[in-house]
Amino acid sequence: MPEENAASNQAATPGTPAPPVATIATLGRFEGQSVVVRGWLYNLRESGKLLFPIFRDGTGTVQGVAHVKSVPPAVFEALKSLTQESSLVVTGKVRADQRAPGGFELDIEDLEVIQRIPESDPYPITLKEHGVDFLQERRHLWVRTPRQSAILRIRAEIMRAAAEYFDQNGFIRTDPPILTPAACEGTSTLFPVDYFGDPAYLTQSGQLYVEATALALGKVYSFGPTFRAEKSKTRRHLTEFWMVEPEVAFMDLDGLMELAENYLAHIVQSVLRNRAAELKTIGRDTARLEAIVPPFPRLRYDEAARMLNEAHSKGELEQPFTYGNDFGSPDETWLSAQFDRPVMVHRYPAGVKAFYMEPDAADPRYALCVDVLAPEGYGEVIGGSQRVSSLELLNQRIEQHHLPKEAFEWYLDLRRYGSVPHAGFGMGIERVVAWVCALDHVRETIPFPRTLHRMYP
RNA sequence: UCCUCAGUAGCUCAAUGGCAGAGCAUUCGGCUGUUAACCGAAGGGUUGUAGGUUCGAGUCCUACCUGAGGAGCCA
Repeated sequence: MPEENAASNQAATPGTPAPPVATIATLGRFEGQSVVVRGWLYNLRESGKLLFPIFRDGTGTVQGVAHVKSVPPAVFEALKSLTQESSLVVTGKVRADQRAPGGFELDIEDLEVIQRIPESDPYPITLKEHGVDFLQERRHLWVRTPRQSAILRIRAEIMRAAAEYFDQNGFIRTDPPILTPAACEGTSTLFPVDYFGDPAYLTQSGQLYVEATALALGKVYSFGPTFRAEKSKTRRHLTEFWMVEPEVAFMDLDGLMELAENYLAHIVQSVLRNRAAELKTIGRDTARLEAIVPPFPRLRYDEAARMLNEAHSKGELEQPFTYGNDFGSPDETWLSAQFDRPVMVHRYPAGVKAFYMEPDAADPRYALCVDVLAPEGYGEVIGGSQRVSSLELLNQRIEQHHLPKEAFEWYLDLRRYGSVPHAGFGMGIERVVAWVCALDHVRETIPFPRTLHRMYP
């Protein structure tokens, strides 16, 4: 992982060598030295003539110590009257201490208060418990808490590793348009936009476009925001979320499943390697993540359906499963809880799947598709398929699904001019973050979530 | 779209149809090693909105508003 700048020289005052600026995460390198920490007051405890301010700077927190006799009176008074989240620059000597959660404390020498928050309008988010609504209304401040910061750092690592895998394996990033003329799949509800007087929509998937660039460049992927105007109101749904979509020419379903398992494993292992401190901060059981190594279990739809029926007869599932249907949320949750790593369910009945999915030559009633269900009950994180490559069949499917043929002429061209077998999948970043962090809601996986009833802040 | 639950102090929550309460936060005081510190005190209320039942409503009834999480749909 990229190293953080351990220190940078401050603009030195003539005649007085200034201590180096240090980030809290790298304080250990400065043991015994005076450093400057720039940040905010996280909390302040006091015990008579002793002050214990805790500072945060975005990389971590550290407790400072100041005795009334160890610092100038003005510094002591300024420290004592600091309020939560006041911004400051503090100078102190780094000291290793067994009692400190991070291993080090800061013996305070000097303090410059940048902005002291007045008592008349105190920082609203205290260290105590708050409700979901209160915190969401103040998401712009909520992200300052150690837990939320750690989640966002893990999200960034997941996104970095997600791009890294493709970049290192010969994929070319080709991002599709976000403004689109029509539905990609014709199922989900789209957000309409006024495009100079004509109707346009925010993309719900870049898949059709990456199919085009895959036939141009071979192995491609896209990585960007996606929009769904469905009135979903669950812990797994956002109206705006990030999706990564690889598409590969000449790839079949087996190749796609192999790609998916190597891909997910790479991402999880990267987080374990590069964000161990953050996983500890949020209390994640890392043993569950260490188990995420290929191969992942593979299950035909028929086999999964049999397991669901058995689970229902044993009373483990409330609703019976009807063969031929797609899996419902409780079904997915139960299935994914049966394995210690993601399970790949493949070959669903063609009728319940999208129009562009290739039928299985061995039995055309099934589609060459795969859903990857994350363990611990997190459900679908990846959905993919081999794509229809025959012009005739694709035309037929577009008719059957009552899709506007004119809008798909360019997509049909991909089958007119040098059609080849190809396959790809889409992975929802937020669901992966929720799973890797063991969160109970995807709204904590993105800096500013957009949900059915929330557009603020 | 449907089902369920919730709305009381800045926050988290109590209050059998009978005086509006606690902890935290804020302010003041105390404490030389605190870990969401602790101890003492003070200030802080149009109980989501509108109507109804009742001697009396935070509590019961009706409608509405806001939010939550579950179904469906999906990643």
